Amino acid sequence: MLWTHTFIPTLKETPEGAEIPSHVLMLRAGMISQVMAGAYTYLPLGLRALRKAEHIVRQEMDAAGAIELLMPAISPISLWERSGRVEAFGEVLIKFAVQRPGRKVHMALGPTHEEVITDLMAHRISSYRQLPVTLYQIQTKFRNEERPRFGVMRTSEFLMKDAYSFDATLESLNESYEKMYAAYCRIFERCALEYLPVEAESGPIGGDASHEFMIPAENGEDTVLHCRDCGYAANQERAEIGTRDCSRPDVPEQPLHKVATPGVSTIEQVSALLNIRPRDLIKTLIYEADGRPIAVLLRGDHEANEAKIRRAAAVGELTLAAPEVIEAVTGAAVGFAGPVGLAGKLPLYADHDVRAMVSAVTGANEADAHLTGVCPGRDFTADHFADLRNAEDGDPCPRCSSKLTQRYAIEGGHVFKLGTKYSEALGARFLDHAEQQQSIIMGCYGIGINRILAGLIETNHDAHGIIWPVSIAPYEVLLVPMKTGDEATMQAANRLYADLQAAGVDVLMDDRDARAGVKFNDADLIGIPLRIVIGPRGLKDGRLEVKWRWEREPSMLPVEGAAAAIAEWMHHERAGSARFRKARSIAAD
RNA sequence: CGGGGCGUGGCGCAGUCUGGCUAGCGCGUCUGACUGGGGGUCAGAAGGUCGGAGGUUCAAGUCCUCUCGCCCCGACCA
Repeated sequence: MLWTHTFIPTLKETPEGAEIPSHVLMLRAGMISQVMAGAYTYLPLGLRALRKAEHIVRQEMDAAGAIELLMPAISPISLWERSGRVEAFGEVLIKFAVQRPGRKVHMALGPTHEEVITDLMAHRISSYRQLPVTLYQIQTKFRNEERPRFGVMRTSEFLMKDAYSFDATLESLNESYEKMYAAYCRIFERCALEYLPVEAESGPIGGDASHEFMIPAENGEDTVLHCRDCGYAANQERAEIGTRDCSRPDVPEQPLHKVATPGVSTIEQVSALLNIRPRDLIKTLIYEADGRPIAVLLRGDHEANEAKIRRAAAVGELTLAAPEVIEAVTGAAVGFAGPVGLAGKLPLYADHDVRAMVSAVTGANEADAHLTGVCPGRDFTADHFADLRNAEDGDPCPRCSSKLTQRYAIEGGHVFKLGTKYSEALGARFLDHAEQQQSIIMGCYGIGINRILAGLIETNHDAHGIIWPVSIAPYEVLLVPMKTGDEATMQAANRLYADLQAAGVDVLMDDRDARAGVKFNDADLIGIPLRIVIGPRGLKDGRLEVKWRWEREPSMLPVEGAAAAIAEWMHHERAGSARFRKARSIAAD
């Protein structure tokens, strides 16, 4: 492709509103253009990168035995009512009605396709002989994100590969799941992405039933906990905490004392007023667990983990109690609850770390007052001790004796053993060996194609621009003739351009009549992995200049045989990104 | 949904607090000349409903009211 024939509107300055590197660089490199909050046009360069990612995903899905199909973005709202997800999704589900002669048809834009595909299988699968099967599509999804942000990372319309497995038995589901898991590893590797599969909340099947494929990145929206020694990795919602030292420090207990704290209710306010650390407080949260109030006690600097609380209390539904309920239970407004005197009124669930606290500060269960010198065991007794909080950096690993490291990450993919949730709701059953009706056991597997690009740029760029690996780069080679007016230069450039194309290399030639600085700066910005400069200077000696985007200095190559040599490099780099990986790992040190 | 910020030629910004003449600057664009290996120089030119509506005033980019959009933080996220 010739630069002057395509459309690459690069930007010299950072557009207002773009903050993180991937967003800034995709805009500046002329890959995307914003249409509205959460919706972007993919310009030619961006589309090419997107297609490359899509191609890798498709190849690996096919290789793993998944079968491609394509479902519509629109579907009848009735399907979503049957699965109960109209309520579950709420405003995130984009719903609308269209007028047909004499009636209105209600529909939704698919945020995912469990309902559509399960309905399909309900009609077309009837026997165990038709199972297992895994189907996938690469399709645009719609979610009315409450807060779209970070460029293409969180948008209301995005490209997703979603796959669904259908099995007759749990063992078979596990096999389908393993195949997808392995395919995901290959996909992220081929995209040259650093990735971390982490355990995620597993829903109805429990156990090892859900993994997220995380791309560690400073600007990631998710938090993961990772043990570098044993490899344990989980998202923050899921991460367990190893055995903690809960012994009480050998300090004298203070007497219980009530202090006036008018209008001071948050952890920050109380610790500032009393000149103590947040960790010296006991945070008392009142939840409604299946409709009954319970109290959850945490150290002041810790965060509640509702999944853990739900498990510890063995309940299904868990929500923070409404202010009226809190007042009725504790006798004080929100922000002044405390465990002292609460025992017997409702169950007290305490996090393990509370056990080690001496002379803590808590709410006094009366307006505008807190208690100091509160000692667990002496002043109140918890009914249960459990792991109830989010894991944090430095917490003990649950699998070995090491410590967990906290990292931010972008969720690039998710694999999930669904079980029979949708097949039961939508009547997708089959007849087994024993002529018994069974619900099909399902799994679902998603990859955000746009996030592959955002994740790559987020983790591979420098002050000048993007650094693409060959496998995803919009073009593999950028050919830069230094002087478009010089006949010898253009002859050599055109010939190399044709030879590279003939050798199957994706080549872009910057044939603009522009100054060297302009071309070089744009080259760095759009990040094509290999830059080839042809100019009168090198041509005198029959040589041209080659430079990988991640290298500082160029090297010279004879014009004779250059096309073949470059094609060979590309062939290797496409497959394994060996040069890219090596350069990036050196840069990381 | 709560908190904060921003809307001024294609892009990035100044001007708004303290109302006042033809609304500036940089980049980009166009024409011509010189130039030609990291955003070059000179000469000339085009291009703006100051997000929108209403109001105050002799006078509004600037003050008031409403409204639309965008960004960030938080809450939320099958």
